[in-house]
Amino acid sequence: MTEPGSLIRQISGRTAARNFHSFVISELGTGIVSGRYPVGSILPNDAAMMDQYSVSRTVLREALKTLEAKGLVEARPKVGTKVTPRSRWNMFDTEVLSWHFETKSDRSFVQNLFDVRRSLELPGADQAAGLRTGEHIRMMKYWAYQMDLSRDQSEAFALAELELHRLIMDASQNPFLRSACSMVELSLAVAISASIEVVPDFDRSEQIRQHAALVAAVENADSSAARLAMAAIIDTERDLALLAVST
Amino acid sequence: MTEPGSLIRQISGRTAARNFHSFVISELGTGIVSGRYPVGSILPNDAAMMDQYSVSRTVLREALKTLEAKGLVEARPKVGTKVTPRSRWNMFDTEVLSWHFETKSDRSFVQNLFDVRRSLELPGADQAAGLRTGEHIRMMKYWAYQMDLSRDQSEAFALAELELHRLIMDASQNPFLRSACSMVELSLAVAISASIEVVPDFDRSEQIRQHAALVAAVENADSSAARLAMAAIIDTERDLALLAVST
DNA sequence: CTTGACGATTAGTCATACTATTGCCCATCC
DNA sequence: GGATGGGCAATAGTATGACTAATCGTCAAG
Repeated sequence: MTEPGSLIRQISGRTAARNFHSFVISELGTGIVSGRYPVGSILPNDAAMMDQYSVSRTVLREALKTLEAKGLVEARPKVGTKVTPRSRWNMFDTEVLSWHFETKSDRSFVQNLFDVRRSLELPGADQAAGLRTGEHIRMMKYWAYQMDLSRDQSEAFALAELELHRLIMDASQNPFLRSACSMVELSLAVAISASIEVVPDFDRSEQIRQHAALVAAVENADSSAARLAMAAIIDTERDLALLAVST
Repeated sequence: MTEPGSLIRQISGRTAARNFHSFVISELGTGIVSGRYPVGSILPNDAAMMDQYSVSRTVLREALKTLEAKGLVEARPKVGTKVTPRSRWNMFDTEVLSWHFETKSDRSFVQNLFDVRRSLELPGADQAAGLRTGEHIRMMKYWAYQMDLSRDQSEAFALAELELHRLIMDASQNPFLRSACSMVELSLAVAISASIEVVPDFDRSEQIRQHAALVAAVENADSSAARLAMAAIIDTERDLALLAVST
């Protein structure tokens, strides 16, 4: 379904659609997240949607099953398929996040996103500093170098940075943190798209230095330095992301 | 699919199975999480599984679609349906968590779980103290009272506590935190099942006091006190949960 | 006013046939 | 000998039509 890094690639506008499923899923998904299908409302019944999207009932039902798995809808005989309250949506799901990304997000959404990212990545960096292996360090240095090389290509830069952050979470040995990288991905996507739209020639030198400091701290097993470096990184990117929604 | 509070009710052993889907889904889900279907391996093909679980291809495929939506498997023509690496699993999904709960978890898993819970609930309590409404406070007091009333019935106690924690996350106004309550639910389920198995007559007075302190701090808009109260609660429960895996 | 049965609506399930994708093998060509 | 490309076969993807089961709303009986 959704490939790693797809959210970041999405800022270039490519939508994939490998099969009929993914088309219907993303149509309905964005429709729900954007509020075109309001919370609590009933989706059109099977026949109507089959007609609307020109797909068979098989495809439609498997798409709805996917949305149900992500907590967006709930189906019951006789009543129909209802959009569930937002509190039941799985906000850590990559696709759900990407649908949020598509429907232009407001200031408080970006703020909340970075708050959560901070809550997860600071402990992640902390743990990583204590548990990282030599291989982790080697790969971190590789991706830090790739960030430097692609300092003038936003998308490649973000993909390299994402890999680096994933390595941190990997090194933390906490499967929950590793799984939460979808959140990091979204925040990088938002920050990058903001920089493209508002400050096209944004200077990445500061970010590169901050990441170098992070890798160094993790290598030296200095937990508190790793926390600080990570905090600096997130602050920088949050400010960048907020530029796009405040102007 | 999975109802709110189902994880906690699960400690009583009820498995629901409202329809054929849910049966196949949980069979395959637990099979994957437990490692009976190892990461990277290919599941039996459609025909074989239709036979194995005595369901039609429709049901089987919709079940696989659900697992795919949760990141557990990935299907491709000619190659089959493969179990994806753990890092792609959506660990914040209620059902995925419940499958982890069923396959007896080890010490580090419990530790990681509570680490993440702490990372999310402390900021949640902090924010809630600043943003809570009168209605939030009223409901929090109600559930705190319910905890007191059900101090001798583990399941009811846990359900009341869960509602209270949900209210905190609600009050924080951060949709990501609210969505992460599945994690809180799992940690409560683990702690409760631990207390039942290891300390059947566990005294809940301390927990009740701690929650009263939390509600008071939130009512007084005292962020740092709310953080402290929440930290105390989580520590108490973590220690309780660890009893079950260390003895 | 309450209760219970019935009917209509909607999702759930089944069976079968066909299509599209793609890994693998082998023949072909540099 | 190694790279290249075409075709076979296995597997998931899609389509269709029929039937089943659950349940909401209504209305009549008590």
